[in-house]
Amino acid sequence: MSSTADKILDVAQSLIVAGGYNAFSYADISDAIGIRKASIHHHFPTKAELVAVLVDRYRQQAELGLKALQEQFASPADQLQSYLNFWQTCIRDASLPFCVCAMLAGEMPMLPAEVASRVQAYFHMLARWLAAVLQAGAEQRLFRLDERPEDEAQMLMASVHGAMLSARAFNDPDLFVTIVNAQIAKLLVEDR
Amino acid sequence: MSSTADKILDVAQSLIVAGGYNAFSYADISDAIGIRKASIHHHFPTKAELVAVLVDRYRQQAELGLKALQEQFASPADQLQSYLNFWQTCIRDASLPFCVCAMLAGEMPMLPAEVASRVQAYFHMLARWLAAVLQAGAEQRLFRLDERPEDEAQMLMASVHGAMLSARAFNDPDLFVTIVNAQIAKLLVEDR
DNA sequence: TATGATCGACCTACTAGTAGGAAGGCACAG
DNA sequence: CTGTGCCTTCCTACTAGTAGGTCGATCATA
Repeated sequence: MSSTADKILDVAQSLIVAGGYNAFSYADISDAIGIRKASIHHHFPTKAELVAVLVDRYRQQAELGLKALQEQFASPADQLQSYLNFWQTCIRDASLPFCVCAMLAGEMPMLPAEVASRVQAYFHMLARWLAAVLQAGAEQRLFRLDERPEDEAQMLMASVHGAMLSARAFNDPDLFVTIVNAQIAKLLVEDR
Repeated sequence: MSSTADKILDVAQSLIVAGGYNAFSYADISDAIGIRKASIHHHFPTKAELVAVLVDRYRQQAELGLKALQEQFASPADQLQSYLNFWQTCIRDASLPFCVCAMLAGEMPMLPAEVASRVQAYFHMLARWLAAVLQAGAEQRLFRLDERPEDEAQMLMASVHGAMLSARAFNDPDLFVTIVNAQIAKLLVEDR
């Protein structure tokens, strides 16, 4: 039993994931959930505001999910792997075949300011989380880091987002798995 | 002295790089080069056709540039580094701050078929080139590959495109350099 | 005199956003 | 218990502007 506002955000999110900020309209949402355009404007006066709220929600959900991962798994290696498993599952079953913020990051130069700043906030949050996990893993001798944890985190994040792009370009969900698994293999100490 | 058609493609390319397929219109091009909308339709009847030609041109230019790199530098390590230097320069001076096809790859599900297939062709071409360079480098003991050359090529390509995304998200061109340099460092044998 | 390039004028469909009102729920005064 | 007023939600109907695209005329040049 989700509210109308939530339904609007859900549909908008799947449309953004499919084609970005400029690839959806209020009419699209209207058609998808059987509500008039004007009603959407009642909940979200402008498109920029709608997407800003959407990205905020997305970041909060991600933050909660990542924190839950840290509590569920003791080992940083398992925490990292289950983060990647999440995306592998999403991409394979096409439920959320792309990161909303990765999508929007490409459009940064043309995004409304209130959206762009929130996309940046997501990237900061994810980079922080990855760096913390990598650092903890390095201290436990689970990972061998060639660079500072923050830089290794940036590399990993770039790999994940780049792999999403490649999976789309080649229309091959398994390619995402291949790329990110090979990437973490380079971090694990038992290798080499 | 470039033809009108070339000027149209140049402007369209910079607009796509800024915001993707849906973020530019014939009117934008019209304003930018001082020609009427109808005249653009004379050269490129439809938007899909315009972008298809644009991506073809982009791939051909890239193919030529990469081949030139292989002739200019004997060492695969230098070939690879100068490919990355190209993007580092582009991103730092903001001349071509994003790969056209990486941009379009994100929009694949909503792209006209004739555009999508050409984006895929670019990805295939680049993956082939990178795999060849990596394999040659491995045979000369310049690189140590943990995976098959094709898979290492995919990882590298994902890193490059993901790093572009991150540089945009953080509004920090240097981040691109940090990520891709750290990534090739993992390939070079003198490390570790 | 044919050809390619450009143009103004136009078209239909769609864009984000607005105005104003109808229906329902809820609180409170009588 | 009823009436009144308010608030939220959703609606129809509308706006100005933009989207991609068409048509026929004009103009230069070969």
